Amino acid sequence: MTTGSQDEDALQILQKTGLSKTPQRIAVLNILMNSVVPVNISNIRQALESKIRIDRVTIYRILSLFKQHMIIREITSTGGTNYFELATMENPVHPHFICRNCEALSCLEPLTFSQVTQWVSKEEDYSIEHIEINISGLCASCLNATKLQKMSGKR
Amino acid sequence: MTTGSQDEDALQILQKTGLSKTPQRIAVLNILMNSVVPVNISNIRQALESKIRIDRVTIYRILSLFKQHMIIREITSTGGTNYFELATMENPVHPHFICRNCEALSCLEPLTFSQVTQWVSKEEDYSIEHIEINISGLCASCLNATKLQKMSGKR
DNA sequence: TTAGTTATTGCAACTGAGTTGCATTCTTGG
DNA sequence: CCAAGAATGCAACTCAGTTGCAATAACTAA
Repeated sequence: MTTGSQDEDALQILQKTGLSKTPQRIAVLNILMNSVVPVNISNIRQALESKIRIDRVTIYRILSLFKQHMIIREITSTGGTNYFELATMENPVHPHFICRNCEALSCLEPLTFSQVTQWVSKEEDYSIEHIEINISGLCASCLNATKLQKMSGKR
Repeated sequence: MTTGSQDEDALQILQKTGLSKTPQRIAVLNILMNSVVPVNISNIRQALESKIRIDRVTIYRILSLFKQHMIIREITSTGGTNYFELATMENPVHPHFICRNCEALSCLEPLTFSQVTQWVSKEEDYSIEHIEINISGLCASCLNATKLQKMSGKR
């Protein structure tokens, strides 16, 4: 599989944003573009360690830069590590589900405008820049595992 | 000011939950009960360092225990540190506002049942145990500070 | 195309959050 | 009051994230 067309997209985003096109930025951007679920730093490091020489500090700096320029969104997580996802028009703000058992993170249906404005309350004395909704519980597979354990009498 | 009546409340909560009543737990619980905004570990450490001998590991363990027993709720934050607040009936689940400038955390109006159920989507293949809504932007005072700077020509 | 300026990266070192194992101390129930 | 079990303190560790600085790479203009 060739990475040519992917790089094209990444280059275009960097171009449009006015950021210099370094191999490290292209590599990180490609990971974000190819992942269907949000990724954290260690995901990125693992994915890149065989592909490109990149320091973890550089990854932090790139992600911070991308966030500043609204290329990505950061998803807060209780586990200590934060996750990142592409912030394009095709990928609007949406709630996330985090399984308390397996820690898996998944995306839920996006918010409609009317739903969002419900939280944007009457008070205008502060500015709202981002809304994050994190739902936690047991994911489908962990829920099934629990049920199976109960049926077989284990705990 | 006496702490007698506060301790009574704390003792009652521990009693009701079936947890042993150690001075450390009472002290941590008192802080959570007396704070109008959620507190993080360093807030708790600072508040306690002159009052009681308590190790930071103990604070982590107590908070983890309280969370398990639904005495408190954890609020995720981008800053690395998580915050905690009392989870009583008088203090239902509510969104939080975090200022991106001064990092101040404040509580917003609680959610109504109908609002909550909007996020609890149709799919029943996973269990929802907690919903967290974090809104970020500029708080009232940081917003005003920005405006004043603009008026005076500073940046 | 190249040379020089500026931006970016890598490296080392650090802070602070959170966790674990184990010995000691305290709570609780009898 | 005493024993058994639970909770705490301490040391040591892992991992996230940050900062300063030197080396390197990307962009600009000729």
